[in-house]
This record gives sequence, structure tokens and C-alpha cells, in this order.
Amino acid sequence: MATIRDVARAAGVSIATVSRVYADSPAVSEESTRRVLSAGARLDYWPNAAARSLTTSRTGALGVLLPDIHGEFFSEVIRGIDQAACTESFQVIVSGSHAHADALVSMGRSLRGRVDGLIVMAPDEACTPAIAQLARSFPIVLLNCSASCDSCDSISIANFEGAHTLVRHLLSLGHRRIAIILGPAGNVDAEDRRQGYRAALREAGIEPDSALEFAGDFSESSGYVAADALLRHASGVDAVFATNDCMAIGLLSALQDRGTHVPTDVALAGFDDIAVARYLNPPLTTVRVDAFQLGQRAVSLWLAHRQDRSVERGPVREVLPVRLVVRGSCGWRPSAGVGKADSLRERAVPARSRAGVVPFGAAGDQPLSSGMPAP
Amino acid sequence: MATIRDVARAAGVSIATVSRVYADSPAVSEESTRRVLSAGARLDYWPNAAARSLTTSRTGALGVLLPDIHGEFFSEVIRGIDQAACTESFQVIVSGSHAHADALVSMGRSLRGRVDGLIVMAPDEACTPAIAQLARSFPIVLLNCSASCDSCDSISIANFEGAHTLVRHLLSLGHRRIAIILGPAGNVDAEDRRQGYRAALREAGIEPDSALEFAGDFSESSGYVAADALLRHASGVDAVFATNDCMAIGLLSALQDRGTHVPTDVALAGFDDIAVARYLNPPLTTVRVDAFQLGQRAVSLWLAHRQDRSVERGPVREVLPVRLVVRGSCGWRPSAGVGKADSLRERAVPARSRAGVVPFGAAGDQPLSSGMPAP
DNA sequence: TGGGATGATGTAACCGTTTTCTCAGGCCTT
DNA sequence: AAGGCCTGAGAAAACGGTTACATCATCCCA
Repeated sequence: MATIRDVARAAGVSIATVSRVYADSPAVSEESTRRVLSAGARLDYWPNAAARSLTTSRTGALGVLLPDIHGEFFSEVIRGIDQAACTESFQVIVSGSHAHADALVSMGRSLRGRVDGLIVMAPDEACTPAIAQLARSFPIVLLNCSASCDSCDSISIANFEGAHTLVRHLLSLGHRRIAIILGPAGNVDAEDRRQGYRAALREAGIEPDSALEFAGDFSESSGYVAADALLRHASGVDAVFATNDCMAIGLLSALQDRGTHVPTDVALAGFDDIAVARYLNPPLTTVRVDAFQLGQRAVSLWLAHRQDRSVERGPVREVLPVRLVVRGSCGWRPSAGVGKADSLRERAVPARSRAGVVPFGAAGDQPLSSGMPAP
Repeated sequence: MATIRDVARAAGVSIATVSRVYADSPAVSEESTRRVLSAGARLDYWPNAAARSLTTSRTGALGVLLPDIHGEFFSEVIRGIDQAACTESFQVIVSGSHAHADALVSMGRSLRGRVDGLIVMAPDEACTPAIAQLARSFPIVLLNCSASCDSCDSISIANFEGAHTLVRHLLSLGHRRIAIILGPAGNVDAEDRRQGYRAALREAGIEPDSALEFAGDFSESSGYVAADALLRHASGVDAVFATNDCMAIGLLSALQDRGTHVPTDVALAGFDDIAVARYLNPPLTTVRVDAFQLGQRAVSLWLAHRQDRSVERGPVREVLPVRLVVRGSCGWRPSAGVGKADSLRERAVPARSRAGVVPFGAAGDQPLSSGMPAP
């Protein structure tokens, strides 16, 4: 592999000149530039990234630490990050499966000199100290983290508002005894959604009943299992809010296995709006989270952060709005008569589906929060 | 940030000793090791990756170049790669959206000194020269590429066999006039699937009819659009093979919009077995591709390649087996009476679903190819 | 007791860049 | 014509590690 010296020799200039040409520095004559580029092309030369970042102490790369890159939610987050990073000529180093704090710290460590900063997603509260540790070495943006470190910007999902709006919608349809399938203990998303659920009930004059709160862990099978407890303990349940779509799917299957019909016997709603949701039978009412945008915004935040690192200011905390997506599983029906073809068209033409997902300008069509940085 | 010199000073040793301790070199006394590690911990030191890779000319990172990281297929590939790389202590640098050859080359360039090698996925034939160019700088494993470069190992999907088996299955159900929705022009997966389709027809004594081959581009909307042409041009079609699941979904929606019932009016099958497939109504018969394993195997191949780089040998070409997944959309029904609960349980319990996907030991349950390296 | 083997450690060159000086030469000003 | 100022280019010092080689005890055995 050709080095800067080979090119300098071939072009009859010094290495400094070659360096300047490849760094787009000014003050290189046209003649020199031409000769350097031609020699470089001939030798298939390109500056070595490691050497470059050693002197500049910039790497042009961004690390992404995720708990587990399973499922489409993460894939969309990564896509958003990659897209945003790419337009700023940043490379993305992804690493999944950082369930526990130790892995987080050791990963951050081995990224020293390899990235300029980190986007960290660790929804488990137990990771808070690990994140504080990492923040001493890197500028970090927290993605959907429980931790709120003073030196980190963060972006998260409007979990509370989403759950709150969803439950209010269920209430508006006349449901009173509304159960919830919880997420994993210690997961901040899950907890916020529960709080939104409770708040909506209280506002409707209903005291939350812990007997209606069933365990779950965001997996499809935990939703399936919850059905038994649900049917056994609380026969009078009108509606169920599964705190994510996977569990809603498991629950739906279990209910159908047991001859319970959705939505006539019991209404069902989820959270996330994964791709499958609209294809279920009945299609699932849920809350849409724009994972792609979440990733994009995280990068924007990070770029902004590093720009004005000198400027003294508190951490920026951004909340990504979500929106209610009303479909058949909660028993809602349009008052005006609408043909079957319309609802099917939503599924068929991607370009139109975004607008069509919330049918007929239903109440949930507005963003739930502004998406602006909060103090 | 502390450097090796800071630690050496604090521990009262030379930088060589510190280096040796962090590189797990032998021949460092216990006493020195203890003092170095303690000083290192106190100063929060960790070797700088850029500096290290500059001297060793190893980076401990693996680049992954993908055409577009949209959808769950890619997310699974990345997960497989990350998982396999992680167990070998390799970092993964992902980059998506390399639709055209130029982007591929310039990306590879900027990865100089940043990765030890590349896993490249570029199903478009036009990228072949770009790949050859990259292969001069890096050890590369090709993922599902049309290009077959002499110095690259490659792994791909058994597209031909999958399509062949699927179409044979359709034939065995009595379908004779079987249409196909093609993929994008120049896409090697799409082309191989078409060849498998044609071969199966010929073996059954049916001459492939180009009037039954409809354009498509792997997108849901192109499947939707294909329905019109299909219904107009070829009223006597028994069955349709959409060369991926997305198009099958679009097609299914369009057919339902037009009052055509699947599978009674026309049978339908896809390819890929994306997560949505089993939740469609009717559930989609398709060919399962294990994207996770595809990613894992690519890394294994790459690791093996770099181990015996000195050894002279031809390129390894591995083909990942696929398998037929029979569901309701092609009109197949079990001869024995089976209750509804069974088919629903497949959907509900993930742990069982793998075994349950091919119901009742149907013909397609065996792998279609051995997965061993071919000469 | 001397000398070679052994084992722990230190010295210094090197990896491939960037960047700060320094310098030469040409041009403008006075 | 002399001095000051630009402009382009080169020399050399980092950057933070690794590692070949040198050094120096120590120990063992002849």
C-alpha cells in the first residue's frame, strides 16, 4: 500500500505538500496539486485513517452502542443514524448486545481513539453509572435512556404522552376496565408508558387498579402468557393496553386460541407501530414511533453538541413526538360509512400509507409533543 | 486523556513495560504488572486504538458495506455479523446506501487504516468492477453478490434452489399456469429466482411463457401495480410466485381490492419469509432465508480467509441453504384434519415457531443445499 | 570464580500522517 | 535600490503506541 512518501517521491514534492493536497488545504499551486493527484491516482493512494486520526485526534467516526439490535425498531434507528452520519461524512461503528453495564464500559474503552463520540441506548436503569463513566471520555448523546447525565444531551420518545393519549382514546370509546401488560422491570420506556396509562385513568376518575397490571417483558411470548392471567384474574376487562406491539401480537394469538374475540369481547392496543401491526387481524391500534427520525435526531444533537462544546450550557433534552394510530383492534369504527377498499388501500400503496394510517383525521392525528428541546 | 507515558511515570516503569502489560505480553513480573494496572486504573488509561493500529497495521475492525439497510432482512444480517464479530473481539463498521459503484469505491477508500477487511453486499451486477478494485486493498467476503472475484470468498443464498422447490410445490398442488413477479433488472437474486422458476416449469414439461413474467422491483408498491397487468393479460393464471415477500404483500392487497380471493381464485407465494409473512391473511407460503446466519457465516469465512492468507488456494464459495415454508396462501391443506388452535400456536410461541413453521413435516422441510464450500 | 543462559526491563526507531516553523523568491512600495 | 510583505514549499517535530535490540542482574554449573 502506497504511503504519503511514495506519492511525494513520485510527484517530486515533499510529503507536506501531498498532505495539503489531500486535506484540501489552500496555498498549493495548481501545478503541484495536479502532479500530486496524478501520482496519487497512479499509486492508488489514500491517506491512512489511523495515522490521520493520531495526529488530528479526530476520527470521523461515531460509535453506536445498543442493547440488542434485534427487530425492526433498531434497524430503523441504525438506518437513521447511518443516513445522518453519512451526510456529514461520519462513519458509524455499531455494536449491539450491551445488556449490562460492564459490557458498556469495556466497549466504550475499546473505542478510544476509534470514535469521536457515542450514541448510547441503554433503557435499563442499571446502566446509569456506566454511562456516567463513559461520558468522561466521550461526548455522548443518550438515546432513550433512563440516565440523565449532566454533560450529555439526550433524546427520547414521548412514552408518557403516547400511552396517555392511547388510553384516553380507549376511554372515549367507552372502555372502563382497562388492563395493561407491563414491560421489563427497570425499563424506562415501560415505566413511562405505565405512568401515562395511570394518569389517563385518574383523569377519567378511575383509580388505577394494580390487579389490572400484568407482568410482561416486551417479548411476544410474554404477551401470550399474559392472556391466561388476564382471563383468570379479571373477567370484566374491557380493553388491554400492551406496552409494546410484540406483546400485543402474542396476546392476540392467545386470546384467539381461547375463543375470545378482538375487539368485540375485548379491545386491544399496542405501542410502537411495527410493520406487522397493520397486517394483523384485526389491524392493531397502536402508537407510532418514528425510529428512523429518532436516529437522525440523535446524530443532529451530537453534531450540535460538539460544535459548541466550548459554549457553556446545560444539557439538551429532546423528546420525539409520537402519534396515535387508530385501527380495528380497539373497536373504533368511523361514524360515516366507509367501504372496505379504502382501508385496504392503506396497506397497499406505501406512498399513501403514512397519511392513511390514522384514518379520516381521527383525534390522534396530531403530534403529541413539540419535539423541541426542553430545558 | 492519559497516555502510555503518564502511566509509565505513575507506575515508575518504562513505556515498554506498560505496553507489554496491556498487550498481555509474557515476561513482565507480577510486581510490575500490579503497579502498571493500578496506575492505569487510577488514570483511567486505555491504549489508543489509532496509535495501536498504526504500528501493528491491524485495526480489529471489520467494515460492512450494504446497499441499503432498510427492512428486517438487513437488520438480521447486521445482527449476525455483529454477533460473530463480537465473539472474536472485532468491531463492526456499518455503512448503508451503496447503490452504485462509485459510492462503494469511495467508501472503501475512506476505510483505509480503519478496518482489516470488508464484507460487501452489492446485488447489482454493475458493481462488479468496483468490487474488484476494493479487493486490491482489503480481504473481502462477498455477500450475495453477482460478482465473483478470484481473490474473494463469497456466500450467497440458494436462490435458484429455493425458487425451484417452491414452484415444484405449486406444481404438485395442481397449478399449471404459474406467473412470476420479477425483481429489479440486474439484481442477481432476482435473476437466480427466475431461473429456478423456469427450470421447475421445464422439468414439469411446461415451457416458460414470457407473457407470465411480470416486471417488479422488490417493493411493495410494485407488487400492487403488478396485479393489474396480471389480471388483464393472463386471466387463466392459477398461481403467482412473487420473487420476494414485499411484492407478495402488495399483490395480495391489490387482489383483495379487486375481489380476487387468495388462495381459492389464485394461489400466491413469496420469498424471504419476513416476519410479516405469517401474519398475513391468508398466511404467506414462502421460502425462508436465515439472514442472521448469513451474516454469521460471512464473518466466519472472513476470519478463515485471513488466517490462512499465506496458503495458496482458490476462493471459497458458500451457499446458504433455504427452505420452503408452506402456509395457507398457496392453497395447500393438510390431509389429516387439524384444528385451528394448532396453526395459531405457531404464531404465538416463538420458541416453537421455528419447528412449527413448516407444518407437519411437509416436503420442503429439508435444507435445499448442503451449505458446504463448493469448489 | 568466571562465563553463559535466562529473564525482566529500558532505549529508541518506527508506523503514516498533520502542522508549525522556517525559508526562498518575487512583487510592491517608498 | 532597499526593505517589507506575500506565497508556495520544505524540514522536522509531534501524535501514542509497538517491538527489535541492548542492557543488566541473577543464577547455575563447570
